[in-house]
Amino acid sequence: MASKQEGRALAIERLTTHVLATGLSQLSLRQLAAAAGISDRMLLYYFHDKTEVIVEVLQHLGGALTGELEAAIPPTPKRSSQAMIAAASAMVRSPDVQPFMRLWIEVIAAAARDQAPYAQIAQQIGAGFLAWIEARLSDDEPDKPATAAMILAMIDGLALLEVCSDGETADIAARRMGREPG
Amino acid sequence: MASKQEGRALAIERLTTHVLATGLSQLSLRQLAAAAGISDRMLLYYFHDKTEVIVEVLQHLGGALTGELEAAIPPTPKRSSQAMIAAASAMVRSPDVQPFMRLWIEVIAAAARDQAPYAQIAQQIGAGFLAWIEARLSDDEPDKPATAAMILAMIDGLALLEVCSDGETADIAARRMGREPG
DNA sequence: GACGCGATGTAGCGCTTGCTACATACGTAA
DNA sequence: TTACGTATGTAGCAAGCGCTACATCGCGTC
Repeated sequence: MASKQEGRALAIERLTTHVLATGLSQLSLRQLAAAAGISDRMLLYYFHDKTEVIVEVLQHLGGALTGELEAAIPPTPKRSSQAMIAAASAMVRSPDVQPFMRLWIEVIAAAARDQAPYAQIAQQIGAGFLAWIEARLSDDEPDKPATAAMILAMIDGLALLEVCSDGETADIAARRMGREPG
Repeated sequence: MASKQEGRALAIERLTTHVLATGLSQLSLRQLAAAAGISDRMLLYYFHDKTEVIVEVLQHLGGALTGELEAAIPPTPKRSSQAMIAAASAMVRSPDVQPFMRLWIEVIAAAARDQAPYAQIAQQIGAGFLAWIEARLSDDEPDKPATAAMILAMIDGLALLEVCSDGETADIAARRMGREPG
């Protein structure tokens, strides 16, 4: 018999992968349990609630992403806004990051309807993104918070565009963003 | 007894309002029927399917939006990319259009998971947006399709930002987009 | 060996889901 | 008046939902 903590941790680990792959829309307890390789009974033994499962999984996922982003675009050297737009828009459309962006869109869609607990999670992750961008902008940039917010909007928009158009259109938009002037 | 066509049209009318207000997440037949003021039995008499209900409602909603957009930003005079960004980002965040953008995010989130029929609808509406933007760009603009795609990404991104941050951040980002250079 | 306690299985509750079968009203045509 | 087709109500199905009650298993302690 594994301990409760061990089982819980393993479940989170496995569910992180599963949620990233399948999204938020089909998250019943039984499906989650199957993905974690346990019974729904055990899932509710490890976690108080379906909501608690989701919160933990999304937080774990946020942590994993943070690491990946740090590695993908290091905090130094600092970048001009143009360079940052180019780097971020390329990264956000890479196969590694794309699944997360899809999930990110789903979280925001749920948050837009005030579905607990997504609203709070969306704010958390959004703030993390903003900080991540701002930390990579050169100190020469005027009004870094505004520029960071603009860049975040741009890369989120690119992710949306990728879904609602053919991939080429998103490609074109990304390149166009890299050019002067906006 | 109203005719089938009349009942159907009235249901679409009422459901359009309802879906715009409450989103895609809670769309059970019984809830839809209640919103339309009829029984679920009648809803499935008017429509073949739950899917058909949703498709019709979203298409009707797309039509309504098209009209509103035409009025909000007339096709003439033509605009520079900067002016178009400013106009579109202001419009997209107006109280009239905001509910639609929230719904738009939800449709894309569903489309990202290939949930029928959202993938197709998202493509349709996305193409409409692109055409709408492009038609308002000055002929002096080089590479209008790319610019239109960029602007669409920007305003979609603004809508996301509005959900995952406080309203002020989206405000700042919108203003920053209006400045040179990107 | 008896006991206690954490870990796990089985079964099922009450509810919602999309959808259907059947019966009934009602207006019109013969 | 009868017959028929369209319109509508009532009831219910099988499946899935989140969650819980209860029994059981197996290990450590006395």
